[in-house]
Amino acid sequence: MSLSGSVLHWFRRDLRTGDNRALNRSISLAEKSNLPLIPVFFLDPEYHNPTACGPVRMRFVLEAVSSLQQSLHDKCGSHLRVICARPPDIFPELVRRWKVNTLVFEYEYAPSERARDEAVMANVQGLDVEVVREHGFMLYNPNYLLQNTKDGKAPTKMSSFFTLVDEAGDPEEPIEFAGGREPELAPCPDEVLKNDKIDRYLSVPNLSDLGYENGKRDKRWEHFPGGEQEGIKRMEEFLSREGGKVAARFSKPDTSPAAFRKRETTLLSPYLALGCLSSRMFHSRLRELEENYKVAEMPQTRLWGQLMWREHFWLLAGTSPEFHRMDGNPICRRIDWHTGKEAEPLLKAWAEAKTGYPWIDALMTQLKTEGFVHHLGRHSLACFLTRGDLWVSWEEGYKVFEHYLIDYDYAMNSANWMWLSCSAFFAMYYRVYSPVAFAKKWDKEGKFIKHYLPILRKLPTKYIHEPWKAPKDVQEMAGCVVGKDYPERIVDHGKASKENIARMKESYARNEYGADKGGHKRKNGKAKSSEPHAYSNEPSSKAKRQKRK
DNA sequence: TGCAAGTTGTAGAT
DNA sequence: ATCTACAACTTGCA
Repeated sequence: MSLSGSVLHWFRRDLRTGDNRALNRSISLAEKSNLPLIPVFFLDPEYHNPTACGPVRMRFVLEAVSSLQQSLHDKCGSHLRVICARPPDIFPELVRRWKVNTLVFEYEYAPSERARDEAVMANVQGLDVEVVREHGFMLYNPNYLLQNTKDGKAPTKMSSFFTLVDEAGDPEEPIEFAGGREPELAPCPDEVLKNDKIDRYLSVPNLSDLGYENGKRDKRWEHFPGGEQEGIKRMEEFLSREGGKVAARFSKPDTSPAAFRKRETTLLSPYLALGCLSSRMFHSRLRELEENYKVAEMPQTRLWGQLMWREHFWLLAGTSPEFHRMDGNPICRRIDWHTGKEAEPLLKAWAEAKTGYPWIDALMTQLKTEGFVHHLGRHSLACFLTRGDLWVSWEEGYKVFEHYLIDYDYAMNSANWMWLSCSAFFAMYYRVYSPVAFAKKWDKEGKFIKHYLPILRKLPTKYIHEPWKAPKDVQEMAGCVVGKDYPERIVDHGKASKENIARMKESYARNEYGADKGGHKRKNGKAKSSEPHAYSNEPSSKAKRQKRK
């Protein structure tokens, strides 16, 4: 049996079967032309390696891919092929071997992913393959939201974004998985793949195959099992807590960054970031719930608003150049942060959880072992590294978060680092998180700190947030001598934050932005950029409208 | 041009 | 628990 053609579905940040527009498109194209549908996922050596991606996220990805492979097998007898290669390198070969007529995938909007997709499309040009792309990661087709702006520019203010959403109405409802119905999808004949060098990648590799040292299961990683079923299960579980009251009354600033056992937030971000959970499905279930309950006034702080932050920041990230760094970024203030050699020891202490501030070090330990930190915990970490204490460039912190966070997301990571470092969105630089006061507010007894930093376990609660204040004999009794068992404070927060507020004042007075050429002062308005943005290659006629009730 | 608001500050007083 | 001073930013709207 020989292959006369095929439809290739390329899974990326859409690791699910439900409400997957690109996948349904693949299925209908395959059914229409009676061709086999071949689903693939790539483990790209450039990204899926121990240097670029922490083990906790890598494990989540592998689990999500395994789970997807199982689902596709059970639902329609299809076999997801996991290929270890750089997509631009391998695609021409795949297209030839599998006689691919159509290549289908979901849009991605971050610069490196856009560049990769462009390279793939360039490399298969001339091979007689049609490339079909679908929007699906965001709630709305971004072009539709942009259509409703005055100047085609995404707003930088949440309140303005809410106006856009108001005019747009609710996003489209989630759609059902289209596979598994009659006629069954034609499976790709095995003979075609025999002796194929791609054959050896039919099963999902484990961590050690990918060069990770500790390939064994670690109990600390059990917080986030990857996969679509798990994501949906967790969503339903959260939405049904106390008959829906918890979700309806949810107010982000009231949830605790120190709740490490009985968490108060949804913990769904990893599932949303990798597409195990569809944002439209979550949105639709939330709307249902909000109709039955009186919800809080504040749209930004309630659960629905959390999805809107994601939407808002992605709309901005996709239309704004260099969103993930200062240079060339028109909305990011130019601030003379410590970088390179100057930043090195400070960055190192922060990243290795050795700042001498238990709250900060505990949060960093949580990040590294679990790949997740509560939003307010991220605030503490980010403020401390940048404008609060260490004056290190937010881009350095960005990279550390990118490495360790399971829910790493280009737009959210960029926007939040700019926010916390007062580089964009937020300007009240004199409001500084104290690593002691903020910790006392949420972790009065020091339980969170002791959980992540066992060396401090015997220290009296009185000194848990400030071990350097404990008398020498108390430190010795607790087996935790500052400077020996636990690091000295890297800075005096009181002094450092005052100095840094003054530095921020100077930076603000200079009024320079990342896109300004050196020394050039901006008079008024935003720097203009005419570069094509991530959404500009898509005709807006595809935008759909569904008025909210 | 003036004024209000900005998802989630702190320290100290009441 | 709720207030006020701290020192004072930007954006959006009237």
